[in-house]
Amino acid sequence: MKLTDERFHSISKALADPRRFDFVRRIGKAGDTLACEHIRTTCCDVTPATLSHHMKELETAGLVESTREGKFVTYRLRRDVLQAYLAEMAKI
Amino acid sequence: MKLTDERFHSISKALADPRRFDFVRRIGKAGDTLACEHIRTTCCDVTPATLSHHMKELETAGLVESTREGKFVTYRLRRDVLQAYLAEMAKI
DNA sequence: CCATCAATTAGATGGCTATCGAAGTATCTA
DNA sequence: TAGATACTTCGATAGCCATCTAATTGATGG
Repeated sequence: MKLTDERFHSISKALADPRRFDFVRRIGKAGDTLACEHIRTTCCDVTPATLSHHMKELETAGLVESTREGKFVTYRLRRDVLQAYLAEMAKI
Repeated sequence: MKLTDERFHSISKALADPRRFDFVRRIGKAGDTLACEHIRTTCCDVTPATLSHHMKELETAGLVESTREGKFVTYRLRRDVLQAYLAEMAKI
């Protein structure tokens, strides 16, 4: 899997925010999927608007994908994208 | 080698800037050390002030170390720090 | 329908930072 | 010692972005 420079950079930016990094890590630890509601209720002091903004950034970067089921949204980590990112970093 | 959360975050931020990432990659490709002057003269449109600013960020993050010899400064990539960073990332 | 809940979007704001020009410091050389 | 060169520091500015509140969309249940 090959990442464009633009995508690589958007991933770097996405992971450079501590809150977003925490979200990504949580989703990764969750095994398969993690509910947006779960993040919202267990994360310290984040408004729904801010959470939505961050998750959109992560999705635009391609690091996560979202699924809506009725009112609820769940996220899944794109491990293939993460691996491609790390592989590119390792070339340094 | 263990990175503190603060250091990990500063590395993330340092690598999230495309110009800094380019500098790090150049230094890495250079094998051992790379002269500041070389970067300054071969990099497209960067003032000495801006270059100095970025290299300071990279050095503060611990990604590079600098050595001064007379007028000249050379940089060396801290591969141990980079590896520790990648190892932490891979835990996601 | 109406109320409630989940999530998104819109709009505003404050803080951070990449960037530059100008001035400063240190070194080398003629 | 005077001028040139390499880099740093200072001060200012412009643009980006994390964050919030408020309003909106969409779904569920009474």
